[in-house]
Amino acid sequence: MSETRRGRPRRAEIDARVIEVATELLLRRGYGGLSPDEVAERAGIAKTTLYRRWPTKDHLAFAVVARLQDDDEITDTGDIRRDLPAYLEKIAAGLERMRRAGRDPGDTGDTGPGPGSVADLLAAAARQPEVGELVREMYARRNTLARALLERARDRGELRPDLDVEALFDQLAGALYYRVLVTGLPVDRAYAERLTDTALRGAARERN
Amino acid sequence: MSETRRGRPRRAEIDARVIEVATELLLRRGYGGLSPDEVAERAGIAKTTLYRRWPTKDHLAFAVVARLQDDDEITDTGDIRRDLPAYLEKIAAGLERMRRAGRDPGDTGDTGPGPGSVADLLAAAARQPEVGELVREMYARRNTLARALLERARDRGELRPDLDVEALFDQLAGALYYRVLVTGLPVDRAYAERLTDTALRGAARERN
Amino acid sequence: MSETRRGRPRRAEIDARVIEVATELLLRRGYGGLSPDEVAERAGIAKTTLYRRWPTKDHLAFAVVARLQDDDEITDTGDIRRDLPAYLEKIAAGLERMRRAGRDPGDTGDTGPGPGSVADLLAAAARQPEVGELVREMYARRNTLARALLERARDRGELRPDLDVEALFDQLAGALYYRVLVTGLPVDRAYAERLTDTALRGAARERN
Amino acid sequence: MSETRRGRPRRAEIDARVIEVATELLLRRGYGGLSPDEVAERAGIAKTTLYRRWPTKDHLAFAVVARLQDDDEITDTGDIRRDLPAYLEKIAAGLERMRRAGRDPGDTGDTGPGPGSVADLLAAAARQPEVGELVREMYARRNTLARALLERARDRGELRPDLDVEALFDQLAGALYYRVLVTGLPVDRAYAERLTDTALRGAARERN
DNA sequence: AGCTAATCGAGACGGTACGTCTAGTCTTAAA
DNA sequence: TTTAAGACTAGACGTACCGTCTCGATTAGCT
Repeated sequence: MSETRRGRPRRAEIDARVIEVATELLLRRGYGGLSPDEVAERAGIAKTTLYRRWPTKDHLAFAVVARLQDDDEITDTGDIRRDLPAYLEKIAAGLERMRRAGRDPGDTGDTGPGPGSVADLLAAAARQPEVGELVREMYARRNTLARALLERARDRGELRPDLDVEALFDQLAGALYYRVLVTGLPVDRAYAERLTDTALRGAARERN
Repeated sequence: MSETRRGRPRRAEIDARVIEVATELLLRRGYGGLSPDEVAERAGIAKTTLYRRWPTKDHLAFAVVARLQDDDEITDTGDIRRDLPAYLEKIAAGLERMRRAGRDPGDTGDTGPGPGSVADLLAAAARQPEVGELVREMYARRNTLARALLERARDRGELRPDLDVEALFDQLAGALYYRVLVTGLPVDRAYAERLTDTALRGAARERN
Repeated sequence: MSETRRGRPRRAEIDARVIEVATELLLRRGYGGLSPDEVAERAGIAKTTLYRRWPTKDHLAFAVVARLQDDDEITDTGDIRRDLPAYLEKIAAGLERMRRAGRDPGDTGDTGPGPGSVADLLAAAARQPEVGELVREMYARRNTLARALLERARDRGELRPDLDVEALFDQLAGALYYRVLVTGLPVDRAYAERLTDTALRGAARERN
Repeated sequence: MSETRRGRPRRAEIDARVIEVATELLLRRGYGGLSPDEVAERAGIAKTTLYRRWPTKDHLAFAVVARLQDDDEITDTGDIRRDLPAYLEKIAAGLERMRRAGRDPGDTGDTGPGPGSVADLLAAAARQPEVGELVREMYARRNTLARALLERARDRGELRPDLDVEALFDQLAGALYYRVLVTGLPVDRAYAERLTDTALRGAARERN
């Protein structure tokens, strides 16, 4: 089945080295400071090699981010009021890391408002249809996890039976993105809990 | 009071002409297709003049978007279940317009998924601190309107008294951005109503 | 006869202040570092005022140089073998000063080879016909002096009667310019004497 | 011996095409009318390629002039009174060509006084130390030829044995430059002969 | 005292050259 | 076929510079 490869095989360690270098550059200097030329030079490879594996800078940047967020696991303790903020916080942490990318290194920790490189990466996905597809796949996996969590909670009776799960998750995740991208305010555990609470209780006055 | 003006005054019509030209380019070709050189040439002014008023391309792009969204008004009929989706739809329409910017004009209407130029503009705000500030101001104005709408509804008794207004609006607006930027799905009136409904009713199972 | 001036008279002290500032800039930074904008600002005047008096930067630069070389006097002791090198040395000193213009100030005195700003000033004269005319007038005055010196020496019997005075002076002055502009070698008293000696004695082998 | 070449080799024909285009522009429009952008476009290459080979406009301009004067050969018939004016005339022709560069083409032949682009090129050499070095090398080669001519004549007994060859050649070449650059008068065969005659005979009254 | 004419200060404006930067492709030779 | 090295394309972006223009405010002489 697997057709035999001809010619010189790719050196496997190059991928790792490139991603490592690119990750450092992206986090230290932001998207604008990530230059294929420099990545190639620092990784000790030729540009040809780089472009053979990641056909555009946008592909490379996505590869970096994908690896950074790979590890988002979800835990299900059976209590949605605990699990949901915990998961949101994980998402928030990933956003915060990208938001801080490219800010002054000698910082006091306060990086000021603003979306950092998050928007650049979304823009990259917009420019390259292929990257956009990959991004959506990545988010689809995440959504699947979150949706399953919510559906289990619904089935347990914690959430109402006719809940619009998609809309709910859009709201929760969306709020995080909105904060980071638009208002520039930080997202942290406390905020994740406010969101959860507001979403679960509902805004309407309780009927009695 | 009004301190005397010194020097040659700026020609006022230049602003209008430039924004007009830039708007057309941005909408037709997207952020990447907006070139200061071309704007200057089409507007019949020198590049220096352009850069004196908008010191970077990012400033110019923001100016375009700011004017496009200038007109978002809010109407308050006294029924939050009607006013809220109406306002969300206006925001959505603005996003959709920017999302479509730069896609092929001879299109069938279906522009495919993806954030279009929305992310580019947020990235611009991230690159230029000054633009970021302006963006946040613009959104702060919008938020103030929305917040007032929600607070009046709360005072009327439509919403619960201890509602976290900020979190609620983040969720609603955020969901729109999340859809456009991340999942690439369209945002329309129907979606605005799903959001409103989900947010108002709350996700939790009604007690008793 | 002199028709009465109408309107506000020019402020006389401005000329002096501008030339002073321009001279310092030209000598410190060379022709390229002489900027009308900066001259105006440092002299505390408006650009309008500057350009009313010196219609181009080239005119201004020439004005600076003209004043620097104003004082070249000629002395006639009756001995051409002494007077000629003395005069050449004066010319050389002026050239050296301009040659050094724009070189590092913290220098050890050795400014390296190269023509410095001399060529820039000649280029200025080439660009502006009016300045060229002024330059040629300036040199014509100098030539007249030198020519008179040589003619008196000829009449005294120091030089041969059928001497081509113009060619001789071209050779002497030209050698100075050639050194400064082309070979980049320094011109000093010793060199002035070598020139004088070579020119007076002639290159041809003395006949029997 | 010859170490192996790495990377893509430079396309050799680019040099020729660029120089050709640049030469035409320089001669037709003078130094000020020589624009790297236009050269690149007309030569059909990218600006980066141009700047890789000639890092500034000044380098490019020098390359043009260097090639124009490449072919100055010297002939030695054994009669210094014939060879010297002939060689001077060649130098003069080169100067005249550059002097005329950029003057109106529809001219009557009379280009008026002034140094044309000669001064611009010397100024270029002054601005770019590297170009200055190249210029001095070029002139050093020329000087070597002339010096050899003079020395052979001296050895033959045409010139006096203790002649200061350097000073003599400075005088002759310098006079040409002085005329072109300063007095703006034309240099031609007749002038070359006046110079030679004056220099060889000497200015001093012949002793008897 | 008002009128006229020119200067002055401040800064916008035009026009354009110059060079830098970046992403990505192509062409060699060697492995 | 991959890899290294580096030339090449294409063009955007912003800066620098010179000189012009347009205001309002002055400052003189003339009427």
